[in-house]
Amino acid sequence: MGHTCVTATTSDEGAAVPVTIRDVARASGVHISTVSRTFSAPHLVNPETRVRVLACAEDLGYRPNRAARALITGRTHNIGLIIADIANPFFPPLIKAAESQARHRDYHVFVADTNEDPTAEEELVHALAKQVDGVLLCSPRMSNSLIEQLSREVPLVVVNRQVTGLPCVLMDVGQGARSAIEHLVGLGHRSIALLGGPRSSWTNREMRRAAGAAARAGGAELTMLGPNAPTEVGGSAVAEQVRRSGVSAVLAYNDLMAIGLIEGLDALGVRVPQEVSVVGVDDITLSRLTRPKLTTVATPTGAAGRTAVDMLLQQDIESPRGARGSGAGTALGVRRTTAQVMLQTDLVIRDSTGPGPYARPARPLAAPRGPGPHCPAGPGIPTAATGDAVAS
Amino acid sequence: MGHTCVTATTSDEGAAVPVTIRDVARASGVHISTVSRTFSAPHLVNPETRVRVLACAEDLGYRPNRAARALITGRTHNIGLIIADIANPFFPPLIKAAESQARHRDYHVFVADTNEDPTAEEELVHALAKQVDGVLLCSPRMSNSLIEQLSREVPLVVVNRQVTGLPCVLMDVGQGARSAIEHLVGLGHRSIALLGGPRSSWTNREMRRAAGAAARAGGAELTMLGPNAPTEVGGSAVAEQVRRSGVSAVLAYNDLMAIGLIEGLDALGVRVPQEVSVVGVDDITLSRLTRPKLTTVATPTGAAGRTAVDMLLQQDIESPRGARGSGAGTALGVRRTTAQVMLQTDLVIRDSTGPGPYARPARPLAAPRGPGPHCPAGPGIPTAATGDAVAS
DNA sequence: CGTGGTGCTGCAAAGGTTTGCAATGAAGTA
DNA sequence: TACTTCATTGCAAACCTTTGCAGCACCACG
Repeated sequence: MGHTCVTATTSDEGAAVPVTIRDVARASGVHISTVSRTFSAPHLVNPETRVRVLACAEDLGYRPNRAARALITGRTHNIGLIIADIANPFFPPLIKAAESQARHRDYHVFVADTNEDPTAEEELVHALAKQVDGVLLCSPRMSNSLIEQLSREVPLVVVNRQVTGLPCVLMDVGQGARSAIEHLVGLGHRSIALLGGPRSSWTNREMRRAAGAAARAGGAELTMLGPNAPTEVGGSAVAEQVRRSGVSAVLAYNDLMAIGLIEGLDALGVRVPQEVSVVGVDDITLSRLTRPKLTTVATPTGAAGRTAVDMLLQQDIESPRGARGSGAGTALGVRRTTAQVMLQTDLVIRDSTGPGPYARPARPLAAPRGPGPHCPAGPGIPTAATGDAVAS
Repeated sequence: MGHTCVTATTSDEGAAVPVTIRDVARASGVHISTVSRTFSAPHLVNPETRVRVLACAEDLGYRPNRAARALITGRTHNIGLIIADIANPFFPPLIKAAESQARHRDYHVFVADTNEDPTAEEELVHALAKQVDGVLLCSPRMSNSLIEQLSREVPLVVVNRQVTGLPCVLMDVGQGARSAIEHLVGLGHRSIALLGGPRSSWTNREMRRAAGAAARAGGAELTMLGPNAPTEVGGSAVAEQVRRSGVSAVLAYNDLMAIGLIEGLDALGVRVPQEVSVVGVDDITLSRLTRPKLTTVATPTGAAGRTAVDMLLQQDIESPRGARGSGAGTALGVRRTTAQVMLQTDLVIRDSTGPGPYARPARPLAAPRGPGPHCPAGPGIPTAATGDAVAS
């Protein structure tokens, strides 16, 4: 069975007779338009009338029907947030930041998970299209052309993917991967593996590109492993492969995989960082709690969420879709300013990386840092897109 | 700075002239009602006409406006899912299960996070009320009376909380806590701590009650610690306190806290399970990957999500709120069957629990242990009161 | 007294869709 | 032929709200 039914009763207390603006109007003896104005333009109604209407509304438990309102104003005050996989701890900070930012602007955020499935993604955009004022597409798995096509249906902002002609929020994982490789090379590693993530991930491509270049520049050999599922399981699954490959260091697609890999290596009796160094990407909270603490490329997820919301709302405000007053100007095409913002990443060095086979012996263990130390990623909200400036 | 602006262009490609049912009607030379029926009741329209209409619709890129449809049918085919904290890995499986179940019933799920904030919870229910057909309230932090009140505004199903008169999906954490305590007592532990979670959590109260009873029955002493934040940080924060309390075993509110505690103890040089045994609750995927693997009470989160959706849809189907045809029968109150379902939990024994100070010596298990290193006899700490004696 | 302004309110259209009912025509039945 | 039945389609109301416009009363100013 698996479950026990505790109780099952049937009551017939009235199930919320929906109270409309008309009921309030009747109760307070005014026209419905006055009630409407009481809520959406209070300064236009006599204070005396206003309090009476408000009292009646309160009394009847009236709540404006947002769907009906949206039908005529063309704005729902909702934002859709489409995520590849909520189970990935990379996303919650982004979600929370987006929600908080949206709340300040009097917007609500609805999150939907696609299970890394491009088809679900597309369907979700369609479903959301008319119920939100815009959609944030995070780490999408569908094709760029499809994204462009969908963007004609509802305003879109893309996160973690570069789509020409669309506003994008990117994290500089290229720079991050480069720093990570340089860090490893500096520690004396010459044979490094890159644990790839999902094939359709833009981040994945960027990392391969940048890591490859950095390895060449540093005289190290880079082995590409993957694609893999971007999860702990995906990481621990390749532990054996990593051991056989004989590399002395690994850069993983994300922290989850890095942690999984460390666990997997441990199970095989391979010690981290003594025998193999591991670097992750994302700096999820967990990476500070595992043992050894994870060296990782910190991505500014919160800032990404905030920026994306800002960009969406900015783009949204100047083009009130579906409004009626479109006398003449609107029809001939709305100016849409599409900015692409790149957020910086930072290498955070902890305990999962150590000296490699080619380490210079004199190395003092404590603080061997190559490039600039990890400045605490300033949550500075980028003043995205200075408008129409052509020269950048 | 924190970011770099890559590009900023302005294009003026028309931003989605919204194509309506009227456009399709005009294009295909039929009345709008025929177009409507083509989508919502295809069997009522001539196959020949149908294909023509569909062709035109496809051609124009027409998509029915769900908001407008909802306005008249009274059903949005959306479900709201309100979660205390998306960052807690306990929830993703529940969310995914709910989504999958909803999809089968042709529904979409919108998730919203409340940051463990009761006020945000209430506001969210209001915001969702008219845009969804029902709301799943997971691990709510607001009061029962408020929940009851809100349930008059929109159909509600509550998860992880018992509210009389409302459909609830519960997990038998009482049974789980009992099993955990019995397991520990069986291993020879006589001094056990319970790491509490959030105060307003129903689960928390249930665990205290059941664990207290089980400890008394087993002749063990139970120390209540908390309330605490239900996170890794919350767990590691009390490590020192746990060590000082001298208990030989701990039952944590959830896996996150258990893992945090283990890390915290490790930092203090206290080994798990050799010196202290730790049990968690939830069986999140991570609990299989940390070292030592976590002994935990597995909760059926997926089943909970599915069940909740089923209950909501079932209750929903028989009461089409806001429909117009309410000639006579509907007005006088809809029968609402409110079932409360209790899902079973299971103790999963892994590596974070081991023999305690009072273990029978014949135990062939692992390393032979001397008597408990920590205050074997003198229990300086009295068992905390078991809270409200009033049977709930 | 006339004129203009102001503050408040009502009127009615509009937004995109669904749906009960009526109209049409064709086919079947007596 | 007249009547019924059926399939298909059109008509128009309804859902709940917003908003441009017009109306009204009142006041101040000239």
